[in-house]
Amino acid sequence: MNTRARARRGEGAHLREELLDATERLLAATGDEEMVSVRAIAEAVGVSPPAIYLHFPDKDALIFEVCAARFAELDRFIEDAAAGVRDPIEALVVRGRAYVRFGVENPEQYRVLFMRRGSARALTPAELRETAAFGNLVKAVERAQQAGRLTSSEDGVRIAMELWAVAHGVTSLLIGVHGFPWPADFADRVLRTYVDGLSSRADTSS
Amino acid sequence: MNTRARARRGEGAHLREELLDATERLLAATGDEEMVSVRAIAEAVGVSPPAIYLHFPDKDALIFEVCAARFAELDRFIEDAAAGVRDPIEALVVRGRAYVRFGVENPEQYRVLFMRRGSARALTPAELRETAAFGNLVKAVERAQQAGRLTSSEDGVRIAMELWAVAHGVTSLLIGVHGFPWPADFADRVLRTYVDGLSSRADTSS
DNA sequence: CCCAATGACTTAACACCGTTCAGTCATCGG
DNA sequence: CCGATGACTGAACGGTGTTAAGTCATTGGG
Repeated sequence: MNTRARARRGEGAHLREELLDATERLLAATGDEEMVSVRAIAEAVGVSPPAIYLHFPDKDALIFEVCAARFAELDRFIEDAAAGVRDPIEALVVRGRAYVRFGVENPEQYRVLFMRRGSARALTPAELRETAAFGNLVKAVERAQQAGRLTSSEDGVRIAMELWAVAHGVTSLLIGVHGFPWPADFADRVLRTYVDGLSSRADTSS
Repeated sequence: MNTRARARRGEGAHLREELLDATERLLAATGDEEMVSVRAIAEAVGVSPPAIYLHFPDKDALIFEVCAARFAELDRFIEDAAAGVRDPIEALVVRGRAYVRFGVENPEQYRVLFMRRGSARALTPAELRETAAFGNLVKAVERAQQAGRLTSSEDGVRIAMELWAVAHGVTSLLIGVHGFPWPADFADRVLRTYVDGLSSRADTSS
């Protein structure tokens, strides 16, 4: 039944890659973390279930690594979207919109990364802040501050956290609450309204 | 081992109540839906596992009913918080803050209601819109509109959805991403900034 | 050149899970 | 008093993640 040929002596890492690939495929196909069982992954690769434990400490680590890989793509996706936007305020909206879109298009990965129980493996604060995606958001906020479009008296990181929370709120609802009559421009509206609010903070301080 | 005395002929519904109580207790104690197993619930009540299926179609229905009951309390909690607030804009912020606090204090129930996979049983749009909590939010928005503090040209329901998304974003991150240095006034900041943004929409239309 | 060591994996099993089916047993209406 | 029925139990099914022990080919060293 097992189609796969056993790897050579130094090449055990091959299986590791195949496991990651198969898991990603199954996760995308089922859209449900719990349906991607260890046995299903093993069968997809053509290997016995315990073989997985030679390369990952547990199922969580495997799933998480797959989703974290997607997260790295998120940064590129956002940067590409914001690349041509000159206005620094508009750029914040565009970034948010890209974030939401990415989350909606990779719902299960998004769920694993940001909607899980805290006890499970999750992105640590350190990982998150050193993440390109978050770091670039902070930079984008600071550009808007330097352009005088946002208050400079506030921490750019804090404002970035707020923008994250808003974009996450939209993403999370779109993913989690199906069938609700969300307008097509929902994300856009919410993000724009929020940066409006941020701008009016700037007005009062200047 | 089973301590419970079998119910009398017409009184099978007693067990139903006990099951709901035990499930709520276990959910609060463990803070993890998946750790509250059918067998654990049954043992807590002093009954065999299959007895549960005489009163609920499946485990999901039992868990969901417990969480939905909490959701009903949410409305009262929010109304109490907003009761004494005269300013209709401030009232929106206060409502949002109460929402976030309630979610953070009942994280697992919140997760079940709003952070689950769509395929699982969830609040339907109809249920949600007929919910007291959402209906009262819409009314609060409309009061602000009638007071001329928000645009009247927009649908109150849409604005309510936006406020919900913002409050949900904060709640969801506070619940899901532990250890991140969220400021103490995070919810307050975000909510206030958002209603600021909504107000400035009103300015441009007037 | 052969053999012991080791890396890569398998087989079997454990303890749990949600759920179903067939049975038991006390109570109640006639 | 007895058959029906409501309330529940015991045993089992197919699934889950995970572990312990065993197999087997390859490979570096004597």
